[in-house]
Amino acid sequence: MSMYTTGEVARLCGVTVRTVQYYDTRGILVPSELTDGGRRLYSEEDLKRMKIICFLRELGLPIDSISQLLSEENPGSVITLLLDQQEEALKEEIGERQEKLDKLDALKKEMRSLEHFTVESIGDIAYRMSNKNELKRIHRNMLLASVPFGILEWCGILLWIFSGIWQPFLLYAVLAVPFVILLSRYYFRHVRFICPECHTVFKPKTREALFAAHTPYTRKLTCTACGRHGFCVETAKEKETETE
Amino acid sequence: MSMYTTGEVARLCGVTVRTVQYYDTRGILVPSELTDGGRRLYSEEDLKRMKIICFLRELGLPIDSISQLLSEENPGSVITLLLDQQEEALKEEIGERQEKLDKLDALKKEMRSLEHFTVESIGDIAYRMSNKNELKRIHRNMLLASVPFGILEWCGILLWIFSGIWQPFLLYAVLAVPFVILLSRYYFRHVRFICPECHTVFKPKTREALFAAHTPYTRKLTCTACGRHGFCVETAKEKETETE
DNA sequence: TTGCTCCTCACGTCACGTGAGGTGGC
DNA sequence: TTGCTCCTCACGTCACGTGAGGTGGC
Repeated sequence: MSMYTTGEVARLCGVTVRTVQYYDTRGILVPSELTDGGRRLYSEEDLKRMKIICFLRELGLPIDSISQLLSEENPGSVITLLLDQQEEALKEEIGERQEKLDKLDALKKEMRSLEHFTVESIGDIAYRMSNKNELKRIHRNMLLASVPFGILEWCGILLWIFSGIWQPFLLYAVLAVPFVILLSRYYFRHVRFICPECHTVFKPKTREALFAAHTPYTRKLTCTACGRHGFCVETAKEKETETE
Repeated sequence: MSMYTTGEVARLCGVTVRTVQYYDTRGILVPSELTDGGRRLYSEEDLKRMKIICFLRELGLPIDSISQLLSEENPGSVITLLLDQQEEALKEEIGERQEKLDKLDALKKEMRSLEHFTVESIGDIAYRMSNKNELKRIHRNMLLASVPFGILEWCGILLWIFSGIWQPFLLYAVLAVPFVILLSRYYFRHVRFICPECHTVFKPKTREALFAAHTPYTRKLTCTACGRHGFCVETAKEKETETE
């Protein structure tokens, strides 16, 4: 009967000699013979077992599981369980990495919109990203509140123009002032701004914020921490983590 | 200035105390003060740094890279490189896991077609899976060779029926015998069978194989190794790895 | 005799987790 | 004074990789 050396087994299975030796010490593939000089000799049976081990390792199964499976009396039930578990584990690992990829892409995108990059701006981006959903919620709420009011406005205008009925528009005009005040109040209570100079998340003075120049996501404000005046990025107020 | 203890930093960053301590020993976040009793005290600055570290760790960046990035004079160029590398690494890791998932599914499918499962049958399946592409190639070659011959046959038949010209069909009939012989020869030279009893990959005797009962992927043969007679699964001949 | 293969330690990987045993700080 | 938090070792994780220094076998 032909026997295989460590190196031959390794080559036939596409692994390193070290791996074959390691499987011996782990007791998962013990050579069926040793030479007088202490060299490992593997039988045809051993080689077959090694191929099975390597195949299962290629699926990512841990050595202990393989060991358990190979010494099981009725492996049919065990392997189904193991494979299902492994499938779940792999899917989860893919999910984790996909999540990281998504975060990474978001970071890259945010970085591109920055004129000057410093390490601290990573912190700002991280803060904004973690509160992104909250900010979206605030924007959505404001939009939802505005929609019926906008409808009221247009109905009023159209009625006035085409039917000469001006009372609905008067109603709108009267309601508009408190509505805008309430909406602004809601907005500035739930929103914060990040100073690009000192990276503090601050709540601006309402009077200044109300009339400040702004773009969709930034506003020209004076930082309450460092006093810098310039465009600051909008973010949501952090919730629950810190007490004010 | 307010200072944070290890536990506070940990809580605010969503990690364990051990992690904060570990980052100290790694030198990536050294507390800016120590109490007389040897307790770590972190400043506001430290906390911000920790949040940046945690964010970058959530992307899967190794601590050494983060450390390098944070001590870089112009981090803008470095981070782009790091993020791109990390993106590649994550995609590769997803690819690997997807490959494992595919193998796993293939194994499950093969297992379902087995009536009696033993550990050794994993080896058979592994062998078949690694030679699957080779087997497909053989099948495709045979199909490609058969197509023109089939066309010749039908042309011959149709000409004979509708035009009374019988010579093409005669040509086909004459050529059919050597064609089938050559095709069978090709097939049995490149194909092997796996004995479900002793799990040996064997080449059956041509005479027996030619007339054996068979299904699309199995054939009723006598194993040349253990002598068992029964259905054996078809696979491709292994190439280059072993010498015959 | 000379390469080549194989042997056994033994440390390193990576980012912490998990005790053990002791102590600071409100 | 009493919990609670924090401290420092020190080992473990997982499947090997990577030398170092020595030896078997054709």
